[in-house]
Amino acid sequence: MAKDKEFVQAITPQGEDFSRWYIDVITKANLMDYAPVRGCIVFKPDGFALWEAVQRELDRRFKETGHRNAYFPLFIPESFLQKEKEHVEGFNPELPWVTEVGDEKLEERLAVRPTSETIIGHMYSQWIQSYRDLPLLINQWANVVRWEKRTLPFLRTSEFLWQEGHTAHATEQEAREETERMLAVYTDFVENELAIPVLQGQKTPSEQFPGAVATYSIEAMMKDGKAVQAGTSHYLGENFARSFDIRFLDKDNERKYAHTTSWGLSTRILGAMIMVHGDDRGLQLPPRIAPTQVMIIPIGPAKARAQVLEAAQQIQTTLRTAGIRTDMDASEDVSPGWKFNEYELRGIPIRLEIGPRDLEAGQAIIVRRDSGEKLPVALADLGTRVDELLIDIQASMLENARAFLRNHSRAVHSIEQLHEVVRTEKGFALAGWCGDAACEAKVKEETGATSRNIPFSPPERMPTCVACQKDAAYTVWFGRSY
RNA sequence: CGGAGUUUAGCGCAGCUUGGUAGCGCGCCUGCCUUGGGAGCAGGAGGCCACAGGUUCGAAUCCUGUAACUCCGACCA
Repeated sequence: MAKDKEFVQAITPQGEDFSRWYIDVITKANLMDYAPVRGCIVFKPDGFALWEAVQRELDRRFKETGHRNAYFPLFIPESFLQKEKEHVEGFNPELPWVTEVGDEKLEERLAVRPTSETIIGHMYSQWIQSYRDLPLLINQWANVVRWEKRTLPFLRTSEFLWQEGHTAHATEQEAREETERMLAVYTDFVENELAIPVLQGQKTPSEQFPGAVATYSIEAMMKDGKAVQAGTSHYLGENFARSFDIRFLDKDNERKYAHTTSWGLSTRILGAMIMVHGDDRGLQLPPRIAPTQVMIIPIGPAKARAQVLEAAQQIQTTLRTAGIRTDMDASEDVSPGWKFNEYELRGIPIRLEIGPRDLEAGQAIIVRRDSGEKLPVALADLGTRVDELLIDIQASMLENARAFLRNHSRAVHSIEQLHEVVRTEKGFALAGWCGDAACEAKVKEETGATSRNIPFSPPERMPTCVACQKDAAYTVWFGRSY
């Protein structure tokens, strides 16, 4: 027990200092390292494996909904950004510029892309002539740069990885349907793969994407009660089509502007996953996304080792054949206890222990990362039992996160109550809003909370504006955010 | 970008007040031993003290500047 305590000291407990906990976990679990450039991180193999898993699952969903991948340049001519006024104003403060090459100044400086609407819009204008060219459904996996003032590994880095979908449609209705479809894809992915429950809704005008007609988001709650915008989907109307001249000849022989959308999900989702599921022992990976789902740890004195190892090998083969991502740590230079703690820290959903005692009993010990529960399982049943357990762990992680979100969300009627919710109870507040940006600003100034989104289906309708007490036009989630 | 703090071995830290040849724990390497919740013993390797200037006979230590990181604000995914 004393040693157990020592381990816990290695990670700052969440209750003591959540930020320290987060940094401790991501560094000790070997997910990332700081790079020598401000706000930039290195994704170490264990961290990048998580992003690869995200890519795999999301990419599959994009393809299933008819999208194809392409790749556009990293550099964007300044004149392109200037074409959409709100867009350039929104991103200008955080753009890095390439101004010279070797000793020569460039004729036109190039922005390192913060997002690709402009350059993709330019290309689309050349690719789209007829209604037959629509819809154009393209996604790209890319890195983008936004020189943020304040950075935090995964959640906000100067350079980050993401996917950005860019589509063009013949009609407003089709484009709006696409916007909603992709928000639903994100919701499905985040809830069912990452076990993170989200609140779907529309962003208020002050929080919307620069240049968009409407921005939708899914918002998740971290264990410190703060919000992370886990994915966004924008209906861009004809704004970018007009700026970049994306026009097509319709069936009725009239030239029309296309309606475009864009949607993105970034590596910040990894930070969210860590902050939603992690605990004082470290990471906790949802089984569906975990690169390793089961870690086998053979245990035993030298005289039994050969036998134990053989059994462990067999188990690994059995599980792998059953499609379960299984690894084994048979190293002899660290103690079993060390391994137990290590793989808990790394968040592997299931640990499987096998030693001489189990061999005699014809079983193995399975330990759940989420509950710590230890279950003996007969060797013959391993494949099916582990499979069931992984499903159960996934479900229970989502359910726990849902309960947390529910228990930390409350309807409020005044700014004071709202302040109370975000300050002491730590969570989200559901409140009425008249629609006036001044009221939104007032909430932010007095409580530090911003509007998260206007939920599609709020748990209840709030009748009056939280700030001015006039009739509410909207019911809005408020919260402090990352 | 404003406020506060930090930067000394791979990691966590002491040393700085009062300048004088760099220290602890963990980790690492070798050997022995050990395996059911971070084992033990013995021997060993490893640091231009973040970087750049300055003061001084002499700087990890004093002064100036720069950078990165952490926290708190304003800005954002």
